[in-house]
Amino acid sequence: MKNSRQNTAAQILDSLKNDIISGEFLPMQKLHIKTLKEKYNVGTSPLREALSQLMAKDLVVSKNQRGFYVSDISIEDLTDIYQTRAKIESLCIEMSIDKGDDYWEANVIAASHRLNKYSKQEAIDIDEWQSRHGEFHEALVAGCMSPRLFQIRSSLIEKSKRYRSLWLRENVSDAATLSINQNEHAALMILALERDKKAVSKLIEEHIMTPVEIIKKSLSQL
Amino acid sequence: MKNSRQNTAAQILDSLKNDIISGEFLPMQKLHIKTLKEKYNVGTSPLREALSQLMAKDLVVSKNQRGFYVSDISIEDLTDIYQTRAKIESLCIEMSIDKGDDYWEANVIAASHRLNKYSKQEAIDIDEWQSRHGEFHEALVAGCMSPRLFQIRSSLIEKSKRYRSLWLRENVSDAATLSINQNEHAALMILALERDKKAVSKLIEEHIMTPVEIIKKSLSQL
DNA sequence: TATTTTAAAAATGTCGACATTTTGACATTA
DNA sequence: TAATGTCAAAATGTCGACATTTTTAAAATA
Repeated sequence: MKNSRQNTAAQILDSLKNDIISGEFLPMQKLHIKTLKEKYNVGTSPLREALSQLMAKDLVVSKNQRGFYVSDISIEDLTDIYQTRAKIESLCIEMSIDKGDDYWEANVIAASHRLNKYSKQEAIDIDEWQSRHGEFHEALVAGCMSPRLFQIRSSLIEKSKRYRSLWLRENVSDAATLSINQNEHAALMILALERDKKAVSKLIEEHIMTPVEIIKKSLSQL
Repeated sequence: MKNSRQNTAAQILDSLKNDIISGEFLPMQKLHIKTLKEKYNVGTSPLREALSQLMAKDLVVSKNQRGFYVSDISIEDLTDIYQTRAKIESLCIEMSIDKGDDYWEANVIAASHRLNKYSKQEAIDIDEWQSRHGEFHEALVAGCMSPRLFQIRSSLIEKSKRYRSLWLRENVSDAATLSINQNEHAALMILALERDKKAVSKLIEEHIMTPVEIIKKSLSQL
């Protein structure tokens, strides 16, 4: 029963990360070693190693002799995260347009179709929609071919998801209203296929910044 | 003697990181726990926590039951790192140009002057020159005002320094020849002050990519 | 000789224990 | 009441020990 290809820290890392991103652990919340050990059924060392990795990713902070805490959020950080994310996404797409081949185009069209069809459905499962939405944006940037830039993109998405999760907790009902702006998605696809870098850049930055004001409001009420 | 404001992991983190970036620990080199414990005078847990943080920063990798290793380098990664770094730097400067005020301008001029004066000296200490060089580029991007983007920039610089360090080890003598291209620096300053985003972007990307071919050569000989 | 087997040595990852520090509850003082 | 002090309870960070696994080196086999 002691076998596994991964060590214990690696095994719990994703769960722990998700529990932070999903908002199960709230910003500034203390992460008690004892509680976490019980929750994830691990010992001190692997747990602290996992927390150390999340520290390096800015999801967790530690104060000496005072333990670990979920890192704080703020309106300034919200804005900065989304703005940076917008710039990076724009960069990725521009590079995609420069380098993307027929297969990239085809995948964009396919992903757009999947998202579009689902958006027009009657009963929309928000998880499924988010999945297709994410895949469409990923298809757009997939031509960029820079592992490091993708990595940067992913880490920013992770961080922005934290804010989105917190907002979702407060507004479960009309979650779908957040960004089911199918017109923008269609426009993004068309402009990308036309290789109109300037126009795509402008539109994608606006698209990504859309939820910021809504989340800001919900955030400032806490 | 047990007092300190930081915990042990945090205390050794910078040393460990620098020893990797400076190339004292070579790519793929095994990082023996026992050896490191003796070198940094720490116990197992803090050491492993520091290594965990470096794992999250892609400077270290671990294989289960086979320990930690300095992460590998490659020509593909070299290119990707520098290209990404060039794009990010360009983005930072463009934002600086959008937002920079009189103080930003003044600091750019000052940093440029310090670098320029030193570059014309007889005996150039490479460390001092690198310091002034780094400060000049930092002054250029300082107007951007995005903590997250700065963070991304820093982590890319760290990673690119690893490649530069390895190159320096092989070519200590004419190290100064690498990038003492004072004309480009002067041009960067002038274009930035003229707020010519397009021209600065183009030049900074070229400027950053300059050493890539040289390092590539030196790397492919290993 | 070259390959496989075997056993000893070394190293890793995890746990529990403990010294030190922080926290929280209660009593004391102003 | 509010502020300060006291002290037990709780939590943290570090260490050493140990079960497992990997590595190394020598012996056995083909």
